[in-house]
Amino acid sequence: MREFMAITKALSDPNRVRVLLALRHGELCVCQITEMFGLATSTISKHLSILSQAGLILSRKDGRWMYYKLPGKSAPVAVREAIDWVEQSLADDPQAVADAKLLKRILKQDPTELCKRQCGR
Amino acid sequence: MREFMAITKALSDPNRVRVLLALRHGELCVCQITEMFGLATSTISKHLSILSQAGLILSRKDGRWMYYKLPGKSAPVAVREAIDWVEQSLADDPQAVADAKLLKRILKQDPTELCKRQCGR
DNA sequence: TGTTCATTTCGCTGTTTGGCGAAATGTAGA
DNA sequence: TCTACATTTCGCCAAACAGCGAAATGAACA
Repeated sequence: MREFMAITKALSDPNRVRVLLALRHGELCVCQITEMFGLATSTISKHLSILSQAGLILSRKDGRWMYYKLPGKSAPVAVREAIDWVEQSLADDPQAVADAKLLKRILKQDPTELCKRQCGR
Repeated sequence: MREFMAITKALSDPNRVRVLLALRHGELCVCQITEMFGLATSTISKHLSILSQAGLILSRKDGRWMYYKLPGKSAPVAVREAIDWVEQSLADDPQAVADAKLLKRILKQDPTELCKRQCGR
């Protein structure tokens, strides 16, 4: 029950759901996710931490960058089914579609540049 | 997205999840659910309202009593899959098992008696 | 070693939420 | 109509939470 509630609580915030949907398109760096939302880096970091603790995303450190991605088949059943449910329910959601478009533009940019711009904020 | 978030927010409270699991065993009256949790009737009513607005449960009025149940096949896909996910994830959960036991005892009692006892609180 | 820089942690603030009891609603029966 | 009573709505309080900026962490590089 405890694990399960961690998942439902993680899914109860729209921004966290949007992060999950964004990660469908592959691994992302924190600065890329931050760019997507226009929120403070610290806020994004907290969201990622909550998703991570629920097991809904996996993290990987590479130098100074932190990358996040969806867990594959390795994830527990409850997690895998939760992600499937989210993806199926929101595949054609306007917000998700808009986010995908925005993400495409962000992926064309150099992550280093993104980080620098964010520091200015 | 709006609908979907209503579902995830409804699922983000453990007591509401327990209500869903309890309703697996069939339609229940408000006083029966209240008895299960030992919370104030007004609190239970609010929880039921949230579940209902998310489409996760259906209500039926019969005289002064209000009955709640899980939606059947009639429910939207997102709702049906959410309920399936909850049930599959928590079928063997200790809390759910304990609740089922408790519910069995409650169902043996006359609902009218339950209501009367609750008024005294 | 010291600096730079991506990310996380901390402390704070305004908002949301779960809980309660009291009042309101609406139905059944006297 | 008047009363009884199951449920909902309202107003309140304490705890939880999303957001921010500042400070801390820790990896790369001068």
